[in-house]
Amino acid sequence: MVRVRFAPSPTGYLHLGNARTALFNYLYAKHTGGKLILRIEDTDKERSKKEYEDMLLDDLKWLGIQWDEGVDVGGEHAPYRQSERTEIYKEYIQKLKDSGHIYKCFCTPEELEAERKKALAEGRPPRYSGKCRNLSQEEIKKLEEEGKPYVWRFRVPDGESIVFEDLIKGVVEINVNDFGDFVIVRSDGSPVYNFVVVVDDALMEITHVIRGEDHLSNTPKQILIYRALGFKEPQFAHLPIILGEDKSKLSKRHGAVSVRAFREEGYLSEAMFNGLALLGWHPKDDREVLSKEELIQEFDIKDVHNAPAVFDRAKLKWLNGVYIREKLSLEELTKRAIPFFEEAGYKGDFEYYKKVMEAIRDSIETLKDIKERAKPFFVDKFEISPEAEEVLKQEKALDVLKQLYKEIEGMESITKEEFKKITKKIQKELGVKGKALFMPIRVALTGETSGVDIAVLVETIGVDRVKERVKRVLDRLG
RNA sequence: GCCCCCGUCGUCUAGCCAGGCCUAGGACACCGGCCUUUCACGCCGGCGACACGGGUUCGAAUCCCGUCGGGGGCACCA
Repeated sequence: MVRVRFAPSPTGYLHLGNARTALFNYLYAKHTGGKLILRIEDTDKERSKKEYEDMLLDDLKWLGIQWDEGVDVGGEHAPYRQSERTEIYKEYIQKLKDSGHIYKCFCTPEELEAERKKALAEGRPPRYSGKCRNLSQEEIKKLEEEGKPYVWRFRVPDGESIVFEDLIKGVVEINVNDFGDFVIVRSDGSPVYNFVVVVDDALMEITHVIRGEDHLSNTPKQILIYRALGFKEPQFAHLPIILGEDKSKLSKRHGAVSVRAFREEGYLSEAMFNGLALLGWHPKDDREVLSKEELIQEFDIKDVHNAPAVFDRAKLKWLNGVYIREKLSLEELTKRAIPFFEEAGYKGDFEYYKKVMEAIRDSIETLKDIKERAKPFFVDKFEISPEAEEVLKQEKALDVLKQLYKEIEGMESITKEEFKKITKKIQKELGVKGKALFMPIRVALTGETSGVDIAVLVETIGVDRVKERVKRVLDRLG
């Protein structure tokens, strides 16, 4: 049984890169009939916050990623929050002490920093020198009596090459001499990431560690710990990282990069799910629009592209448009749109919103576009744009409006069909058609030269508001 | 500096492992046209890439070597 995990640290919003990692883990678990475990890595007490954890969970759920075991659902390997697993870590730290895999190091951060700088300046790799590695019992005793703080370091075997097969990268070989003896326990007694991640993954019986490529160089250290503790090593799969426009690792510098931000920008979770899946992976055929079920069906970790990918905002936007106009039912789409109507200050009941959505769904790409596109359905007193003003100066523009007003003046209601008949009639009587006919009406009704279908607008806002708007223009110009 | 990963249209990618089916396929974006009495949607078409240099081979985007370029890592962060 495949068991994978997503293990974010609650130090901020859910970043797109992490979201994709979570998604690939989810997809792989579902594809193989395995389980997804959600673990919170909050060993960094400085930066971890419970609010962030809540946000993370919320964003994950919104995206449509469900986990089988984890912080809020529990499971047989609970607890799933690292800050609650300290007793467990103590036990395994003790094992490493007993087996002699770790030793006390009394070097101060200042000493280490100086050492690092010196190494860099001399062109040597900045690694720990191993100064405290062979301290005698007396020396240790003396330093302890002086009350000097110490950390525990892992005794890295000299010259050994760690080879592992990465499901995405292939065979990776790293010589342990590239890094020095690394810290396992901080001076405050808390264990460090590289150690706890191994203990947790092993105890939670994780079979496949699927994570970002930035963890690739940590892997040999972790493998060393797996071996020291006698744990079975999982399979590793390192996902290429996601880049910004400038080809550096995607970060806040590149604008909105959190799932939350896209959600607030009016992206649909289905489109995000689909779009994220396509970042570094794609199906055997040429399909681009795939449902969650199809993605689960098709996904395989082996098909993940191994080069880093620049995040394609334009394509995500297009995809979102596809979901808005084709994939969701009008009912569902309207439900999701309500907050955006409200935010824009457009008041109406559900049925009215629904009519508006039906009219504009073909021409918007995010729900935030509602503000612009739905304006004529809600705002009666609007400014007329400069280009629109030009339209009104055209020959026969006012005649069209006068004629239209005359036709609808006595009407109590109007349908699309009736409106079309009227425009037909005006066309015959005045000899104008196409833009010359529709543009003046559009401008009078919306103040803009482009927008929704006029007939639909007319039917939706009703004849009285049409009269009012046409009259306003006529009073001013005619 | 050292280690690791990567390099196909502007972008996401197919093809590479098992060399010929590739005058390199799809998608986004962009440009043009069609449909439409308006606006969109849609449809059709165009532009556009194997980083470079050596090999191996009858034949290389695909295999090998080198160069260049990009990225990641080298913490008492995760």
